[in-house]
Amino acid sequence: MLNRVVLVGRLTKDPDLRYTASGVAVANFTLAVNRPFSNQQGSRDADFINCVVWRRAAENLANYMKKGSMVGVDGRIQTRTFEGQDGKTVFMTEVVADSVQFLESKGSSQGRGQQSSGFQPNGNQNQNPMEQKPSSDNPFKDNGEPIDISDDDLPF
Amino acid sequence: MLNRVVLVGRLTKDPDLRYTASGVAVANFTLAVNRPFSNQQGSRDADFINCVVWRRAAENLANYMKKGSMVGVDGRIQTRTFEGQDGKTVFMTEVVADSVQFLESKGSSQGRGQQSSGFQPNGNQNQNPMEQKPSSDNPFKDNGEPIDISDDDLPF
Amino acid sequence: MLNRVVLVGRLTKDPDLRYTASGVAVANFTLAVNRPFSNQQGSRDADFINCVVWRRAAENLANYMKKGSMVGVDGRIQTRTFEGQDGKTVFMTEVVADSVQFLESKGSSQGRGQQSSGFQPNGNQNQNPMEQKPSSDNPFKDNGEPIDISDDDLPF
Amino acid sequence: MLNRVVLVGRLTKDPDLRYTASGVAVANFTLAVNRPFSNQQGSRDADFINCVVWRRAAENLANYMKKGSMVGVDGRIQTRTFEGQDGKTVFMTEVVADSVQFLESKGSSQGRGQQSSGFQPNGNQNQNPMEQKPSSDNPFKDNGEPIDISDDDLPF
DNA sequence: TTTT
DNA sequence: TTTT
Repeated sequence: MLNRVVLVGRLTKDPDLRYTASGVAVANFTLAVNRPFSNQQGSRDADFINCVVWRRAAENLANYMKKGSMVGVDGRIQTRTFEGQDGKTVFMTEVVADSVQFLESKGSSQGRGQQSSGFQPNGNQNQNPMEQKPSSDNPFKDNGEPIDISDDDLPF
Repeated sequence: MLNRVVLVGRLTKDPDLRYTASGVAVANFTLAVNRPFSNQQGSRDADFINCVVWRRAAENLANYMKKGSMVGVDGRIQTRTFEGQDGKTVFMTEVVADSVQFLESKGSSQGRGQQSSGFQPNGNQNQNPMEQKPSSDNPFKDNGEPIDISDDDLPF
Repeated sequence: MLNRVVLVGRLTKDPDLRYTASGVAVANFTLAVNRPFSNQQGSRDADFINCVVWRRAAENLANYMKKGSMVGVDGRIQTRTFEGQDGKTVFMTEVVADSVQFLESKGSSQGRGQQSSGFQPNGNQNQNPMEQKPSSDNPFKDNGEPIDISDDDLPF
Repeated sequence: MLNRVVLVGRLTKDPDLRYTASGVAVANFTLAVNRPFSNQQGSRDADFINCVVWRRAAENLANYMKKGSMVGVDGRIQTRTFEGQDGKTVFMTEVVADSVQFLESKGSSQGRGQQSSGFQPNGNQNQNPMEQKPSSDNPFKDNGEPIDISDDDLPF
């Protein structure tokens, strides 16, 4: 059964990077994706799509992208259900990104090159110069408080 | 900005066909899309994705597909926000189908052919034999009570 | 049956805009899409994908994008077969773009905004400021010699 | 940079399973994907898309699918160039499948269940009952003559 | 509120 | 015939 999503949009705020109890990085972010044409009233013209990305790609996203940055996402739709603070069941739909493409880093000259942040099937992970600098060098972007996410939620 | 979704899954129940005040058909349905691999516990293994489809494709879906039918969806993610019954703002994410592909009609022999139900850019709409029979011939599948949906929600 | 393609890449040369005998605009272009990871030898690292786009989107592409520009493409794969100059049958695979997204215009400041060029379902076509200037104002980008393309090839 | 393809179509012939010199399985197949609407003349109405799939997914495809079977493909477009038998450079475009979904097996009752054949990120590969039977049990479907494919062509 |  |  197929479940494939491709998005290009801009971050509505800085990515929210956290770590599971066992130390796995996970970043949540929302993408504003402008619709190709606007309403008659010109009122509603973007979709705000919640996304998650795991591990290295999460750290790369948090290190290099911020509010307003344009990214491409290749992933799938995931639905979850959890207890709301009022005790009610909340239904949640989000996109789990397999990879995130950096299309533009707000505030950086465009010439610095496009970066890819995603699933790396082979062990060789140093071919991307932006990945030389380990994410842990930047304590301010990694607001890395442990969170209550079970490792069972890991996509792989 | 790009927003593209492709799904293959099964209807969790019969499609819910309605009409806007101005007579435009709209069908809501949920797709159960099994994940390619199961959890360690074997517990959670499908995503339940809410979808909408408009006009003729909505009527075709309601006429030929039912609970358990397998369909393919080509569309985009749409987010909406509306007032819940408790007065709170509810965030809603759904897939707006540009076209729905009938991959298997539960209860029918598979040999009867695959049908496509979707956007028809040209006026010629009679090439599909299944569309010969107008949906209004079947009052039982069209549970066609008018609903409170603004025509502003029409994708086009 | 489903056939959906999404690409983000850079134009390998200026788009080639032409018109059919009946005056329909069509632009051919090739997208260089870098692969996410490189070969062991570092040798082959991009796919060069032939694309076509029709009508207004063709004119917009030719007017605003050039060699090196980054674009997103939403479309489908099309295969054709024609007579090569040696009389042999040539098999051709290309992507027919339903819409082309301008992600970066080489040589332009990025702040000038992202533009979409694609299928416009409603009649209102003037909402995009970049479309104010009709393409026919620019005789140099429109190398508009009529070509031998049957209108039967039109996607719609 | 993004490169994503989703197809649903039928095999034009049995999959062609081979092995590289180092023993990696690779299956080539062509998908006939019917277009959603037909030409005025009703002439050309399907695209014939060449696909490749590697490793276990290749073996599963060859073991369970044949000419006429309906499959879904999730993958990317790849372009290659090689020497034709006339010494000329041939440009080749094909879809590299990350996963192949079995939507219907021609000749089998539909009730036997949908099968997925694709990338398995975790080591646990025995959850799918159809994978119990190793492909090497069936010497007739595995026409497994070694072929002259460099392992460098492996996607990962 | 979930399908085979 | 290939882009940054």
